[in-house]
Amino acid sequence: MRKENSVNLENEQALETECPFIFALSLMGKRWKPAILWKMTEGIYRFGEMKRAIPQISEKMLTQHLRELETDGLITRTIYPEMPPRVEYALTKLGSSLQPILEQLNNWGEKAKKTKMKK
Amino acid sequence: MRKENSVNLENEQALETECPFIFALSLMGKRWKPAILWKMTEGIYRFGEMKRAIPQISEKMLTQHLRELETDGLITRTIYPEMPPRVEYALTKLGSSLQPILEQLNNWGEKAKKTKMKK
DNA sequence: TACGGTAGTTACCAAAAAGTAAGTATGTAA
DNA sequence: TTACATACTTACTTTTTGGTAACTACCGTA
Repeated sequence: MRKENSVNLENEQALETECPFIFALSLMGKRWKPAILWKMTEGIYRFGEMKRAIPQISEKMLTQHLRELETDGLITRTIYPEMPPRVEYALTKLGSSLQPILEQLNNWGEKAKKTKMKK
Repeated sequence: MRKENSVNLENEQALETECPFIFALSLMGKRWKPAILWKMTEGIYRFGEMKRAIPQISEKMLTQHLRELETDGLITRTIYPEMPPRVEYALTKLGSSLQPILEQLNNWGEKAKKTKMKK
């Protein structure tokens, strides 16, 4: 849980408010989120499928990140009232629109890695 | 200081290693780094100038982030042996090459903010 | 000899993020 | 009645990040 007041939190919020770029990072830049989004560009995933696709993630973190991505409008969550339960996750329009940027940053990352290794 | 072993650290490193995108985020996606890089696209900055340009940042965090950006090859640090001392920071070629991507993510962030506000 | 200006460094503490492990709910099928 | 499958929750602990405030080093000048 978060405290309601702290310089730390105030700074974070101020940055997110005044800079759309930092706001963007707050939506998709945390630990497992890029991996989740990346996988989802391939199509629809169920909870268990995603878990198997990213084996190191814990169920807690997977749930948490999926919920945040949903709240932030990047993915949809569809519950099928069956037994055993089925829940499917898919990218929204907004989520899909991230894809080309992810790819560019991915390319930049490869370049940066090479630059760093040369030294 | 970091521990030398923890699942947390291992996960982070595994993700950075296998995904250039997450690696890219590790270079430019932490708290004040986007703000610093953003400012620097305008030109060369001295330590004190940057401090005044981003008033909420503490000296400790500014130093720390500048050093990491330097280590990662995104900026250069030039010391002029004068008194009082003068140190100038500027983007490297690699750092500059981030600029168009920053702008795109920035635009995406604005779009995302609007999407979120509608609800 | 104390003071100003620049660019830091350091020790310590608070807050946030991430991980672990055990537990929940539901219906079906053995 | 016990186990299975799926999709989570929850309480608790560890690890990491960020903030605060005081201190350092250097030289010129008053």
